[in-house]
Amino acid sequence: MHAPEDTAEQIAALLEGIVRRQRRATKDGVGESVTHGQFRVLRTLDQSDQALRLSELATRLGIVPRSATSVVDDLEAAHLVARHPDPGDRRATLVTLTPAGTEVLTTIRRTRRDAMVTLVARLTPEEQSTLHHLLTRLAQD
Amino acid sequence: MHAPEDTAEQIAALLEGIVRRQRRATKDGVGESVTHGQFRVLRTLDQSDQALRLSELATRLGIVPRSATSVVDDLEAAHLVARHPDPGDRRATLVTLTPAGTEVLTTIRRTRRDAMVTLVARLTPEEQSTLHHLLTRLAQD
DNA sequence: GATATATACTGAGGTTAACTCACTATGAGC
DNA sequence: GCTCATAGTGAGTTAACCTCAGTATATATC
Repeated sequence: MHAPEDTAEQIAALLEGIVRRQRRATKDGVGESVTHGQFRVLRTLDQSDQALRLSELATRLGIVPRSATSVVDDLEAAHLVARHPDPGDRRATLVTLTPAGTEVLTTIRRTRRDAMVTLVARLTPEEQSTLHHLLTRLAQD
Repeated sequence: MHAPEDTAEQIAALLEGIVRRQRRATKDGVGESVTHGQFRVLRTLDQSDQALRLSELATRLGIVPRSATSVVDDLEAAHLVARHPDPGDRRATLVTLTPAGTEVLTTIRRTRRDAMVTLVARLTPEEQSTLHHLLTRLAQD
């Protein structure tokens, strides 16, 4: 029988371990194309229906604006995203996916998804659904 | 109704988000004492009943031996771990926790555990147990 | 018992993904 | 029109990894 603190601590360690391993696995699969941080930007832009300000992008990624600037710099250099002036506020910069960016995102997403599907296949569909539900509650705000 | 790939992808994103947030939260709580990487070394040494070789430590942490060398360097400089020659193999170095290291580990562990307990408290004890079980299976091997 | 090969660690140097601090340009309130 | 806040960025730093090459020691082979 475990004390509840032990369960919590073990859950923390398990979460970390799984994320670490999955990150490693998908890195090998994806190769050199884009980094994890860049992928996160592409995914966030894709999930948004409009162009995002750099600051808004930073907020959604949970990083400070200065950090977003650098990631967007690299993606822009690779022509995967584009910067546009915000017509309503000349201080702001809007970031959008380019067609090439969308394409790259799709490819990487497939690889990552495949890796995760393989891992999650250890669980039955019902268990997957349960896990999804529990994690959703932990991830809430 | 979701396709199984969607569930897997969402689980991946949820896992990442939770780990990211928890890491951030505990960082604020623990302050400057030791880094996350150093904590992982202390915890791993504590979980082992014997002194560990640097290479074995690296394996358990899922990092290459060279990386373990650096973390141990810093911990040794802070007198939280000690290096000893392996009596049976003069190539190898055994690493052990010092009393100070054990003490620091206990403190940090408490902070991290508290943060995780708070988060996990959103689930009922049965759900926690279920989550623990499912994650254990995903983390295997 | 010498030689080849493998293992254990570390020096040197690089990458990713963050951070802070300080600065410029622009907008908004009074 | 001045003050203050907001948007983005240059400069520099940190943590946590990595690879590649080198030295010391062990093990296997002939």
